[in-house]
Amino acid sequence: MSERSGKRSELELRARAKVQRSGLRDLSFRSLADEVGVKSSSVHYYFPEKRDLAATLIRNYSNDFLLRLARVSSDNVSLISKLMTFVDLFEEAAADDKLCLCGMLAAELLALDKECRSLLEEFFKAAESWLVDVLHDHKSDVASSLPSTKLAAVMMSGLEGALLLDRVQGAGVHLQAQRQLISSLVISERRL
Amino acid sequence: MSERSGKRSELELRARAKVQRSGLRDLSFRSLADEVGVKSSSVHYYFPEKRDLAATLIRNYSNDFLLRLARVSSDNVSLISKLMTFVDLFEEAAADDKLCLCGMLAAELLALDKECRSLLEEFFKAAESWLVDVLHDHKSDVASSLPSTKLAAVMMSGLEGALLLDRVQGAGVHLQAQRQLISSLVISERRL
DNA sequence: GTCTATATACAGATAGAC
DNA sequence: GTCTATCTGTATATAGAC
Repeated sequence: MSERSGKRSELELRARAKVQRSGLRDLSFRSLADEVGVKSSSVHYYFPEKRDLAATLIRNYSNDFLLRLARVSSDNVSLISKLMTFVDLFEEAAADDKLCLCGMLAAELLALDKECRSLLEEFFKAAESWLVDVLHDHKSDVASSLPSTKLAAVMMSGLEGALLLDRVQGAGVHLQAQRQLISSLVISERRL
Repeated sequence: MSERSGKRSELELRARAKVQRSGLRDLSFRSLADEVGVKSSSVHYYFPEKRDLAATLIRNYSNDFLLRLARVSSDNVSLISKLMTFVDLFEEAAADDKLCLCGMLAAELLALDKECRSLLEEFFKAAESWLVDVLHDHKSDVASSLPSTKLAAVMMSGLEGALLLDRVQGAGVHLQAQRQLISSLVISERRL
């Protein structure tokens, strides 16, 4: 996403997918190198230490995620449509048997250095800010009495948790339930 | 919890805490043994392979969790009170900088064997069933139009996700937001 | 039951040839 | 940039003495 070609970006792409599926601890320089067809020392050439790789992954994921949100925030579409675009980002991960990269790393928080923790914090803050802004821009379409910041927190927690639980139980029921909850928090479209 | 004394239960207690904080992959027989003051081979005496330890941890956690729920389900208290007891179980983990054991292991799902995956599935199914039953028993106090199964899924996802995000951002804002959401889904207490 | 000792595998990381 | 080779640490797991 962030870069279009080269070994480096291929490494980042594969590493991202592996972390979203099984976590950072389960990602080794060796296994990553094997997937890309190089040796582990070549991976160290691009990412001297594992923390360098981790920080890069979070930065790229965060950029891609927020960029896709930014594309729709100024669109002339309904509130529910914008919120469902937000859910779609999680649905994509679920369809690929992945978690949100930052959700996965949040579970591994104690193994991360200070920089990675800050990057995670910024990701969640930015994602929730997007939600708050969208809710504010469509204030009259919000059916809930909860303040926007609380609604944003509820949606973010709910979606991260839904990815976690749907991997265990399959069938996508938790993500679907989150969609229904969000719909119920928004004034339904006026028809005809 | 499940057993009161002996090396075995001390190992289980320490192992549970470690997994809730940093996951199963980060738990080694050596580090666990060190904490309890024995050698790793002694841990193998009780739990021949790591999967045996993992399965035991899930079973014990699940039993303790569901037992505490069972204690309040027949109490003559309000719906919101029962639901807040449910949230309290997550709050305890958060206060100790832990995740729900099963939430943590859900993130590590791909590293678990079939038995552990089944046990996780049963835990989430049972916890949501408790919620469904409680909602059904207080049907007239439910303010949401969503069916009980969806509400249960929403609460479970939301709480698991809130633990994840509050560890990153501190301050317990996500768990607090979940409490407010749940309150808003229930008919408020009649006062006076 | 708990220990010492060890087998085997794999982790992150680095040095230096090409 | 990519490789071979290697260092060092740690993981799971087992054998066998006490």
